[in-house]
Amino acid sequence: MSRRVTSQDVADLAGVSRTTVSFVLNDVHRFSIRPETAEKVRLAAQQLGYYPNASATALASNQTKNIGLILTRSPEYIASDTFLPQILSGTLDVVKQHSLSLLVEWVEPGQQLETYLELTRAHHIDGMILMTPRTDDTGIKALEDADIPVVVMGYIPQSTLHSVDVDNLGAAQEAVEHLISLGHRQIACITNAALPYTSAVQRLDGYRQALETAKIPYDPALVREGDFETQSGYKQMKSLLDSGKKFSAAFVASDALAFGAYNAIREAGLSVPEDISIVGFDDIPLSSFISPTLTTVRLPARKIAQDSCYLLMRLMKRDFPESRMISLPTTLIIRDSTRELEESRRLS
Amino acid sequence: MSRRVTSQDVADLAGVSRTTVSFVLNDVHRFSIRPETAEKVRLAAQQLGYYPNASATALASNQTKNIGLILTRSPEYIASDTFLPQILSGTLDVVKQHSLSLLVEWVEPGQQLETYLELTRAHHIDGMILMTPRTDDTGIKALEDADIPVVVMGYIPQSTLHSVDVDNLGAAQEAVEHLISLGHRQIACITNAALPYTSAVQRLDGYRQALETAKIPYDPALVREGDFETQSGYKQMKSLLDSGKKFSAAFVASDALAFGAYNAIREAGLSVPEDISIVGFDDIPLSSFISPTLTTVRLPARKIAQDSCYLLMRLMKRDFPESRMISLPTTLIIRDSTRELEESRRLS
DNA sequence: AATCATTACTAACGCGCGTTAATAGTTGCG
DNA sequence: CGCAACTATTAACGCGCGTTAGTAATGATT
Repeated sequence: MSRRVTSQDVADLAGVSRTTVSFVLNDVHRFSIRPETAEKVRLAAQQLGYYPNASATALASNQTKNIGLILTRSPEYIASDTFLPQILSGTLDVVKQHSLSLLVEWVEPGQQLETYLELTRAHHIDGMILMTPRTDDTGIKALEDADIPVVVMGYIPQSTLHSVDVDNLGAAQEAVEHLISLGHRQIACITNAALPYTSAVQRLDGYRQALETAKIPYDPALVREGDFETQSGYKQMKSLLDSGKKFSAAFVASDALAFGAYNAIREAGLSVPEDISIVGFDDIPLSSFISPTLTTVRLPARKIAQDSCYLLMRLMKRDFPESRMISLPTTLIIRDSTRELEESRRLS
Repeated sequence: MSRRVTSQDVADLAGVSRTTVSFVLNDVHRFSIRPETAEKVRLAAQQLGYYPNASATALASNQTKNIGLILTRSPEYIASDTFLPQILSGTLDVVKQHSLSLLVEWVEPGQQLETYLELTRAHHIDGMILMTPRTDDTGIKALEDADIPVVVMGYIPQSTLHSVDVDNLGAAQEAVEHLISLGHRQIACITNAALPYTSAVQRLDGYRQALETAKIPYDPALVREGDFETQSGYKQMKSLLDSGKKFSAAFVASDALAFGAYNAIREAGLSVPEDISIVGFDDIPLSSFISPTLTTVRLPARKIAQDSCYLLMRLMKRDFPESRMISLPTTLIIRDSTRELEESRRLS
C-alpha cells in the first residue's frame, strides 16, 4: 500500500520544481525549458511510474477529459438495442484516439432535466452525445442554455443543438418506393419505435410520402406502432395479418422488428417474399444472414457515432461549424425479401 | 455564462459555514446539526441549483464514484458483439441504483498493462469490471497487485481476482450431450472465439468431455475456430461441409456464429435440422425468432453483469466474500434446430 | 459557583495539479 | 562596464470540496 506518486515526487527526483514537471509533461512551450532538464523530468516520471491524478487535473484545469454518451431508453430496451454495439464501437474508437474517456449514462424518462443538470453542473463531463432522443424530452431546453457542447445523434425538431443523422424520411421513402416499383400497392407499415421517438415519425412520414407520390391512398389500418423489440415486430405483423386487411408488402422500419415479422408471416403459413415482400431499416449485421436475406436501408451506424464524436470535439474547441446538422447518406440494400408482385395479384 | 455555484455560495445564502453545508448535504451525523439549520441549507442549495463539483469531491474524498467497464476487443469486434447491450444494460442498471457512473474503456491487445496502470494510478475509477479477458492478458498481474477492486466477467486461470461466470464447460457438455442423446455421433464444433479467450477453450473442453463420456473419439478435423462474428460461423461451417467429413450435428459455441452456420448449410442445399442439427450458445434475443428457432444454451448475460456490479460494490466496501468466484446457472433451451437422427443414418 | 459534558458550529488545512507573476542567471550590445 | 533582453526556473495561489481540531454557548452536575 505505497503512497501515491505525485508530481512533487517527480520534481524531487529530477531536482526541479513541480511547476517545471507540469510544463514538461504537458508540453507547455510558453516557458522554454532546457532539453536536458525536460529529459531528466521525463525519466524521473517514468521511473516512478507517475500518472497525474485525474481528479486533480480536472479540478485545476477545469476539464474532465470525459465525454458522456447518454442513452434515452430504459435498461430493458437497452438490452435489446441491436445498434448499441456499433454506436459504442464508433464512439470508443474516436474517444480513444483523442485520449478521452467515455462515460455512459442512462436517462430515465421524466428525469431528463435533472440528469442533464447534474451531469453538466457537477461537471462530470466536458461534452455529451445524446442518443435517440425523444421529442418529449424535458431536458433539451436546459441543454441548449447550458454552456456545454452537445451533439444529438438523431433529430429533435426546433432544437438549436447540433446533430448528426441520416435522412430518415428520404430513406424510408426510397424503401417504400422500391416496393411500389415492384408493383406493390397495398403496403403495410410497422414503425421502429413509439412516435415520441423522432426517427419513428420521420420514417412513417417517408412511407406516407412515397404512397402519396404514387397516388396510393394512405390507410391507417395498415399501420402499426413498434417498440424496438423483435417481439413487437412479431406482434404487430400478426395483428396486421389477423385484421383481414390485404397487403402484399410491408415496410418494417427496423430490421430487428422485421425478424419478428418474418416469424408471424411464417406462422400464418405464408412466406417471404412469395406472399409478402418485406423491407427493413438499419441493416444490422444479421440481416444479410437471415433467410430470406433482408432488403433494407443501410444506416451507417458506426460512422454516425464517429462523426458525432468528431463534431463534439470541434464544439469542445469552440470551433463551431457553419451547419447545425450533418446528414449522412443511406443506401437501399436489395436482397431476397422483396420481389415483384405477379400480374395476377395486381389491382386493376 | 454565470459563475459556477459553489458550496460557499450555499453557505453564504444559508448564513452558515461551508463545513455545515458539507455536513448537511452529505448526511454526516457525527456532528449534530439542528434540523432548522439543515433545512435552511437544503433550501439554499436547491434555490441556487447547487451541484457539488465532481472533480473536487473526488479529489477531496479520494473516491471518483466511477466504475470502469473494460472491453477487451478491438472496436471492429465490439461493433458486432451481440452481448454487449445486455451487459451494458445490467451494468447501468445497478450502477445507477448506487448513484455511480460508468466509464467504458477499450483495451488494445498488448496495451493492457499500460491501460490498467493508467486507469488505476490516475484514479479515474474506484473499481473495474473486466469483460471477457484473454489468457494472454499482460496486465492481470498488475491488477492483482494494485489495490483497486476488480471483478472479472469470465474466467482467468490461476488468477486471484474475483470473478462472475457461468460453467461454460458444463453447459457445453450438456449441449453436446443433448445432441448425443438424439442419436448423433458425428458432431462438429465451431468455437465462439479464438482460443486465447478462456470461454472458447472451456466450451471446447465441454464438447470433448461429452464425446469422451459417450466414448466417441475426438476428431480434430471436425473442429473449427470462430472469432465472434457471424461471418466466421458461415466460413467455418462452409469449411466443414467442404472438407467432405460427414457429420449430422454441430455444436456452434455462439448463437451469432450459428446464424452464419445456418446460412452455409442452406447454401449447400442442406437444411436444419433435417440434415444437420445445430446447438448454439448464448441465447441472444434473435435466437427464438430465427427459422428454425435455435436450440441453445441460455446465458444469463444481464444477470452476470448485475452480479458483477454487486460483487464489485461489495469489494469497494472492503467486504470480501468467502468465495472468489460466483458461478451462475445456464439452461439448455431446446427449440427446433435439433432433431433425433433417423435410424437409417445411424452408425452401426 | 465551579467544573464538566454536550450541542452546534466554524477556521483552517490538505487533496494534487495548472498557471501566473516574479526571480535569478545569462548573453548581447553600445 | 552597465543596461537591456532573453532564458530557465520557481514560489505561491487557486480550483471546490471533505474533514479534523477546535471554539463558543448551553445545560447538567458536583
